[in-house]
Amino acid sequence: MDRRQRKTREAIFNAFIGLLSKKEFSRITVGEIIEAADVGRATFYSHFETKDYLLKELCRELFCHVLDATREEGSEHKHIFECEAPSSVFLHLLRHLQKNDNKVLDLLSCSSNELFLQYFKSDLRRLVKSQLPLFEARRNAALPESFWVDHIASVFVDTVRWWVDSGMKESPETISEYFMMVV
Amino acid sequence: MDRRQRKTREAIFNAFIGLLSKKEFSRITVGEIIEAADVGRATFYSHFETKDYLLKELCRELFCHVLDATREEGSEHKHIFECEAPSSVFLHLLRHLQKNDNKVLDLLSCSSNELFLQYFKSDLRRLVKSQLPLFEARRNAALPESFWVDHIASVFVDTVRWWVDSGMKESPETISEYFMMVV
DNA sequence: TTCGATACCGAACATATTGTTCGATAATAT
DNA sequence: ATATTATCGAACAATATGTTCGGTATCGAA
Repeated sequence: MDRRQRKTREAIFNAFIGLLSKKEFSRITVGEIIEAADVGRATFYSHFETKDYLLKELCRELFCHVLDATREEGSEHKHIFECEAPSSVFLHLLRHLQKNDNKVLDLLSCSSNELFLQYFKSDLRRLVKSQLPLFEARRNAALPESFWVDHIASVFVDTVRWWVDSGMKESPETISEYFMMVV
Repeated sequence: MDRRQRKTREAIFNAFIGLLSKKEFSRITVGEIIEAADVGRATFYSHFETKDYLLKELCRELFCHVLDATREEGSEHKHIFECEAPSSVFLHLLRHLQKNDNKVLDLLSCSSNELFLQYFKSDLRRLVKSQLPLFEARRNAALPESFWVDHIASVFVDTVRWWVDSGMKESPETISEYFMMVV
C-alpha cells in the first residue's frame, strides 16, 4: 500500500478517535474529521464511503488486532489453552485492554461505546466458539449451543462495560474472577 | 393534556415506529416522520426538540408501561414476589413482550434495536434492584452489589435479544428457564 | 353557547451537512 | 527518469435541520 495512503488513513483514524473522546458519534461531521486529520474532503471520500464505514473499518482493524494478539500469545504458551482454566484467555484480553497499547480502550470508554461493544461482541463470539470446550463443564445440557455461545460472549462484553463504566478501578485479575463467577 | 396534543403525539409515535420497522434510526429523517404522521414541521418541533428526544420519550413511555404492568400484576398476586422463584417476574415480562399489546416488541426486533435495549436495560436495572433478595441465594458474596445488579439486568436483556434475533421460536417459559439456568 | 387560549398548518427561510467533480500539484514505485 | 497515482482545494447540487410567522381551527372553561 502506498505510503501516502497509509498516512492519510492513519491520520483519519486518529482524528476520528480524538473526536470520539469529545463528542458522540452521531454528532461528529465529516467536516470535523477532515479538519482534524488535515486532509482534503475528496481524499476522505476516496478512503471511506461514509462515516459508518469508517467506524466499521476502525473496529475491524482494532478488534481483530486485539483478538489475534490474544490468540498468538495463546499459541506461544499452548498450555494456556489446553490445560488451564478458561479464565486465562480472557484474562489476557483484559490485560491487553488495560495496557491500551492499541486504542481499543479509548473506544470502549467513549460516549458512543455501545457501537463498539457491538462489533467487539461479534468478534468475541468467534473466539468463544473456538474455546467452547473450556466451558463445557459449566454448561447445562438443556441449553442450545447458539444460546450458550452468545451468552458467554455477552457476559464478557457486559463485564468489560461495567468495568470501564465504573472507572476501571479493579485489576484485570479481579475482573476475570468476577467473570468466571457468573458464567 | 389537550386532545389535539395527544393526537399528534400519538401520530408521531406511530409514524416513527412504522418507519423503524423499515429502516435504521439514523437514516430516518424528520421530514419522513412528519409526512408519515401527517403533521406540520413546526408541530413536530413543538413536541420534540430533536429526533433523539423523540426516541427517548418513546422508550420512556413504553418501557415504563411494561415494567409498571409487571409490577402491578405482581402486587395483585403478592405470592409471586414473596414466595415463588425469581423466574416469575421475568416470565411475566416475557409474556408481556410476546403478547406485544404495546409496541415494545416491534422496537426490540427492528434493526436499531440496540438503541432500545439500552433504555430497556437501564429501566430493568431498577426492577432488578427491587427484586434483589430473590437472587441472593445465587450470588457469590465476593461480587460487588453494583456488579451483581448490572449482571442480572444484562443477562436478561441479552437473553431477550437472543430470543428476538433468532426468531422467537421458543415459548416464554423456555426462555425463562434458559435465563434461570445461566444467572 | 360563547370566548379566550392555544395547538396546528404551511410555507418560507437561513444554515449546515453530504457526497461528487475536476484540474492542478506533488509524492511514489520501479 | 518517468509513468502512475494520491492528494489538494475549491466549487457544486442535493438534502436535512431547526426557526419564524401570520392565519385558521380546535379546545376547555365559564
